[in-house]
Amino acid sequence: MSEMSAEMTAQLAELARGSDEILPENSLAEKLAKGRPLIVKAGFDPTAPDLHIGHTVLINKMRQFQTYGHEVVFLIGDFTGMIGDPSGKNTTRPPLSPEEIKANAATYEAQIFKILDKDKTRVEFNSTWMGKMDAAGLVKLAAHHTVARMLERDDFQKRYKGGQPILIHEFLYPIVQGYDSVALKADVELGGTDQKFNLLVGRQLQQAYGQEPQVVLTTPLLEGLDGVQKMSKSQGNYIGITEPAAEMFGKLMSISDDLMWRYFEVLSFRSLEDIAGLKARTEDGLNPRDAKFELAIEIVARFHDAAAAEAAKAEFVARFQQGAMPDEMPERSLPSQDGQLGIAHLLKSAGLVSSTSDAFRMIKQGAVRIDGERIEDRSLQIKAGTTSVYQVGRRRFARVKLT
RNA sequence: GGAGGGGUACUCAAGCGGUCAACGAGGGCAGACUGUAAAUCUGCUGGCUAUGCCUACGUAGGUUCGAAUCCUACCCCCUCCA
Repeated sequence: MSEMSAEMTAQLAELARGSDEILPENSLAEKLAKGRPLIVKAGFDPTAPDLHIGHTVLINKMRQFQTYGHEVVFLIGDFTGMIGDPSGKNTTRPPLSPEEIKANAATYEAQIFKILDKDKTRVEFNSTWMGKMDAAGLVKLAAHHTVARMLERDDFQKRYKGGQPILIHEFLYPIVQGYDSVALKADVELGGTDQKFNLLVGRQLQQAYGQEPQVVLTTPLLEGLDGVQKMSKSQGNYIGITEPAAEMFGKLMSISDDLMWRYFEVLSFRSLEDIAGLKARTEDGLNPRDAKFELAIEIVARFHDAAAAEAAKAEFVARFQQGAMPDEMPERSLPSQDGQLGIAHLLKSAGLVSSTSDAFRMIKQGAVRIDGERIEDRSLQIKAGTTSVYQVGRRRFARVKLT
């Protein structure tokens, strides 16, 4: 490959954007230079998908390839699912039933096609070829990989040295995943950084089967809302892609300014140039909040729609900039006792606090408002027949009718 | 098989007979500040119609006026030796 066209240089830059590693370094440029659509593969577990935007970094990368005209294969590892990726604690998983796999696949599709072009995405299951392979085939396949090489893998190495058991079948996971690349004749395989080893096995097996090895492109694990920890459900620092628009918008607005640029890099579909321009304008005096608005709008619109995004923004502005109450809030009707109800019990019953003790704490800290009026009396009795908006902190609201 | 070490609240981690609803850190929540934040500062962080009562320190008993702290048994983890 001699001089690259400007167009291809731009494509290369965009594809490399936000990626962790591309292995070998110049291989992607060489593949692109072939001038034909590349087969781009990414594998997913068949377990019930509950994606958060951190997972979409990889899917966004698939989308990029798609927009440049490459063929994207969404591979569901229903066969490998029987093994379970050894990096997890559960080394063996009960095989999912065909119905479960089908249901999970459908859930995946509902979520990923908010990002990928449905018509241009090839969905495959690795049981298609692995299910047909006989024992002899598997032995032959396994003969292409050495134990020493396998033990190079971080977690295997740790477990081996630490005297932890490694079951023979766990070695099959990377091998089968690698063989998927052979079966698909993959040019590129995408995966999280934790998949690096598996992806490299794919290269080796392709060579063993006489194919040109795939390019490996890894995407980083996205930082969560706190900007430090990896985004994960257990950390509670995530944005689920099925969350309500207002929720999503609020969470995006709560990230730090630094993190915002990181999110722009890996979550936005805007061009690098465009983002650089926005950043320059911000440094030039544009309120970072307004840049964050643009990010939030784009992301919310992707998983909902443009109207929902605008509505979420309008509500956000009204609520936080002008201190208004949210338009929509849970409405409850609660029964009184002897014509009244203590404030602590009311807040608890309305689900605004977790216990009456918590209610007292919140009142003491000045976090409780009734129709916007801060209250201080923890033994306040609310009379039956009233309807008011109760608020705990900035985010928790409920309209409660006392009967 | 032998010898030790340990299991404390959301997490880590003190306490080792009363003053322990349990130090400290992290996380979370709230208040102030702000751009909505972030950073910073401050407070809170078992339950109960509540200046008191109840339940909590692996599980079950026991000693004691009184136990997370001592004793017994059991369960579970970890380290060293063979």
